[in-house]
Amino acid sequence: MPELAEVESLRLKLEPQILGATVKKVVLRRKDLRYPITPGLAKKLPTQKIESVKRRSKYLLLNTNADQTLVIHLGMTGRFFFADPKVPYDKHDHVIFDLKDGRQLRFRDPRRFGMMFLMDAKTLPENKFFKHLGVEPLTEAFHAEWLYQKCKKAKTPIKSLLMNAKVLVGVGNIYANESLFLSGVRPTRQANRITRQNAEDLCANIKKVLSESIAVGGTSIRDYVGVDETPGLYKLQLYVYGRTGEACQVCQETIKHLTQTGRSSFYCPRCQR
DNA sequence: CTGAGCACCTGAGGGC
DNA sequence: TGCCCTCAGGTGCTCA
Repeated sequence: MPELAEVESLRLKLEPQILGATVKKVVLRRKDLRYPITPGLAKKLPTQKIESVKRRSKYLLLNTNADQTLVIHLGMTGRFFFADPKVPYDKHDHVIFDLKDGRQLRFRDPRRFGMMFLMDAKTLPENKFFKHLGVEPLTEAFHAEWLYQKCKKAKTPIKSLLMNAKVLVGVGNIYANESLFLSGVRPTRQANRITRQNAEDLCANIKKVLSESIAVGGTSIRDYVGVDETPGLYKLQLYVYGRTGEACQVCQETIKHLTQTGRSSFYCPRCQR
């Protein structure tokens, strides 16, 4: 579920808690999530010390003093949290990390669309999941003119382009819908019909929506909660996502819903053209 | 190469 | 209660 804002919120909360921690023991209660968990992970990781907690796209990257990177993707329902070791495992607690100081981190993922790999840090850029990743939206590399040029070349609907990780990473269904609303652009508009002004608005609003969401811990709908079990509060700021049939907060027109490439799109027919 | 659709998996919620 | 259907913060793969 986690889009960039949720993974970044997790990273921000996790970093101060596990930086410098040493892994004592790893229990794999399943050997696969969406893909097999790296064989040997449970054997290799113990005694390694976590030296950095980073993020690329929607992947969380834990680097260790043995130059390994533990790559974690939360998929749709993945969660990472500290638990009292005495509390019995949930049936979806798939990976358990015991730290040397006695704390226990658990990875829970009911749908198992998540991923977990352990690899040599230097092999990450050429890894098949990372090789084709596009630009990070919260960097200077993502700017209006760049987006405009990408749009000019694409025939796909603008929403699909914004959610295409080969172009731009981190923007999922919630933030794509929200930034399109704030920019007054319908999700169905062909990317090559985007104006320079639209590209400017979209670029600014994507940055705005993501950073504002990170500031309040992400968006909690259904089961998502942060490491400390507190829900992300960005749900309170959603204009269109999940609001089919409600009145637009700007113009009172009824919010409409449609399906694009298998995903729900929400928009205001008056505000978005 | 590009774009659309499917597959992977479980659980929640609505209608009957 | 139960069954059956639809839907869900993602993304790699296959096919046209």
